[in-house]
Amino acid sequence: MAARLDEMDRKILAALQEDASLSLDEIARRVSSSKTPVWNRIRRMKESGVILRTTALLDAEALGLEACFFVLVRTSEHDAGWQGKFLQVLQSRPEVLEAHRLAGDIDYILKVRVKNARAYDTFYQALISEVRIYNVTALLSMEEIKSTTILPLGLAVD
Amino acid sequence: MAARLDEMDRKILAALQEDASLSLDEIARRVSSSKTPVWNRIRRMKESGVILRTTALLDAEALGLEACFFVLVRTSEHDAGWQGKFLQVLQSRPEVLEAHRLAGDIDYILKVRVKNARAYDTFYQALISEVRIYNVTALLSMEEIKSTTILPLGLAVD
DNA sequence: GCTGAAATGTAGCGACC
DNA sequence: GGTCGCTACATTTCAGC
Repeated sequence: MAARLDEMDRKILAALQEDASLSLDEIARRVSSSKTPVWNRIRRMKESGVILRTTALLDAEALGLEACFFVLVRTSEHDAGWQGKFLQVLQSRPEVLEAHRLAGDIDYILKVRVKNARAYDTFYQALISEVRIYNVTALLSMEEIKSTTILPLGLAVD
Repeated sequence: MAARLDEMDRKILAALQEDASLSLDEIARRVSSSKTPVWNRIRRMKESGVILRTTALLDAEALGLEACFFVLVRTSEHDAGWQGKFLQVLQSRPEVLEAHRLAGDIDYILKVRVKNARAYDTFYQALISEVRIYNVTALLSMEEIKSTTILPLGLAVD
């Protein structure tokens, strides 16, 4: 699964994580190479799925999405049908930004971005009406003290 | 704080969240406008901080970062000095992708991306040696069932 | 605020080493 | 694997509406 990347690939990825709008010439300059090799490496990494997509990151507060909750979910049902339904509900709800299935006594964690606490309650009511859940704990974020999509490439070396 | 955005601004943001490499012409076509107004709106939204930056999203698994933990932190110390030191440690550690200060009996939640469980333990040992922590619970992700940076603009409407 | 167009920059690809 | 250069397209600016 893990792609074979050399030092130059990692430098290119680091640059693109920082600013995906950099020109090929500028990236080439930073990694001490030239346009064509950089272009070929980027194309290869897109094709192999290392680079998923390029996106604009927005300020949630500026958009009026001022509440962020981490939701700890316990369920008593673990069959495939329930899981499929749960997954479908999560996918269909744009306020669910992340969902992970966990090891241990908590089954799932969700990250949910909404306008305010009232909007979270609306989401919560919809969730528990659509799928059977044993126990839910919501953790309300007071302050996002760090938030990055930049993966630590330096720690990924084999 | 919340910026005033009209329907066209939101459509432009939706397009850029989906694919920040779209050309102005293509975005203009999608929002039924033309190049210059779209360009002016994007510039304005960058300047006002609604658009933070554009980035390449990478596949953590493909990079060999195969373990993801959510870390629930309780502390007994709540003075400014401790908080500053804790913040500084989080900022300096690239494996910490997110950190939130919470309401309730859990004080902080962290999202940590590392190569494997062993690498998490190294991080954990470093963390508790650098800053005094009362209680830590690590939730290990078995499966990322949803992950998006796309904010729900439709839910942000006033 | 929009349109259309000019000028400058960049991406994408081919020929070649 | 790399350099160089060409062409088509994109960005950015600006005059006129």
